Amino acid sequence: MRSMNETRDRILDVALDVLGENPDAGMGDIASAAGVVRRTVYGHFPSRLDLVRTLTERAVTEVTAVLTEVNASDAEADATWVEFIARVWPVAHRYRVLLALRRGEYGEAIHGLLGPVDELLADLVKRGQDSDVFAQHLPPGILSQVAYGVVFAIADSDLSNGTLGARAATITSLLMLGVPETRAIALVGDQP
Amino acid sequence: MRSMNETRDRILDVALDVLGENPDAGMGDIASAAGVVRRTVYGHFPSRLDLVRTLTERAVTEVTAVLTEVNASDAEADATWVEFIARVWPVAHRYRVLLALRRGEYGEAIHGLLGPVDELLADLVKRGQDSDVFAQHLPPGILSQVAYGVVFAIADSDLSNGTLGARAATITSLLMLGVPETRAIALVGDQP
DNA sequence: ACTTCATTGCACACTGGTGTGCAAAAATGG
DNA sequence: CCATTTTTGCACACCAGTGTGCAATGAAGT
Repeated sequence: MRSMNETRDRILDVALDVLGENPDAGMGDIASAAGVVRRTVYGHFPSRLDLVRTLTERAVTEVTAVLTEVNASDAEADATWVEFIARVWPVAHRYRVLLALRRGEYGEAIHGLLGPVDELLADLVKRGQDSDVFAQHLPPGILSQVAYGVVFAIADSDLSNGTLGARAATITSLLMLGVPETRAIALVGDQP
Repeated sequence: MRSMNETRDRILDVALDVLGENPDAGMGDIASAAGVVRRTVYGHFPSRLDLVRTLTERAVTEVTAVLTEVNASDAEADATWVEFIARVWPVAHRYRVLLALRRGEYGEAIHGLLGPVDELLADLVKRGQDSDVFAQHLPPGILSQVAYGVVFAIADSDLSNGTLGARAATITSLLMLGVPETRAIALVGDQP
């Protein structure tokens, strides 16, 4: 038999797709899309919340991995940020549904799991501010939230397809971090 | 008798509050909050969609009014933008729920009504780009969407209370429009 | 073949919301 | 006090989704 974990993983993958299209999709929709019966989904995830929670944990794991990795380099904060966005972009796009699910019903659960990511991001932004690479018009905790909020928002918008989205997200977030336009464009490259 | 319009208006006002707190609130919640019975709400708005549509129309009217007014002045585009954000901020905060409602079920209706606003905004951004006040890292249609998207996002976030939110939204949006940091801070003022 | 375990296919109870119908009650204005 | 209009208080039908129980089916593994 397909070792149960295979099915479980496929349900998770498909759920991300289906919910990405329509955050209000039900367990039935997910089940059909996974080529499985609704009852089977409940066999793996006792409730809808369990499913969403697992999805969120996955996202947190992946983002954290990227974030700690790019943080390991000793490059300037703005270069690190560019690297971060470039590598986190596919992840952000894949898990964009969490942005919509953050409201209403699951908001608290998701918000809780996102804590570690928030901290790491704030650290990175603070490092940039301390070395005068980022502006200090806002405290690091808030600035980091706004900056990665806009990245997720763009990943969730119509621009998310094609190269334009990633480029827009990178440049825009750099600018709002206070990086001068010339420097921002230099960092991203002219025809990325 | 309370002329029916009074009740109707109060329902609309309260609906904005209630939905602002919880976008998934039902007609019952709105009715109670308005000190009225559910049946009465249906007397004024045949369906939930009617309610939301009316709310959206209100928002569009108010935003359009502000936008055309500030556009009438012959100030530079960046100064106009600052004026716009300052005056639209309470409106954005008040109607922040539409950001959440834009997804799922009512998305299309809302999106449709927002057309005129999108155009006016794109015009303003284009004017700024043509006079080299705004950067041209993104086409005006997209840049305007992203910029006012971030304003609404901040209005919808925890920062929305206090002066901080408005300031953060203004400076942040200026920066992402490509206005240099020094100029942005000068425009906003040091202790606004 | 035999056992094991995931999956299926129903049936079911439950919840929570929407929208309607209609008669009774209450407020209002003349 | 009368006429008008709004509001109320139920009733109802309806829908869509969640979560459970259980016996039957099917596919592996040994």
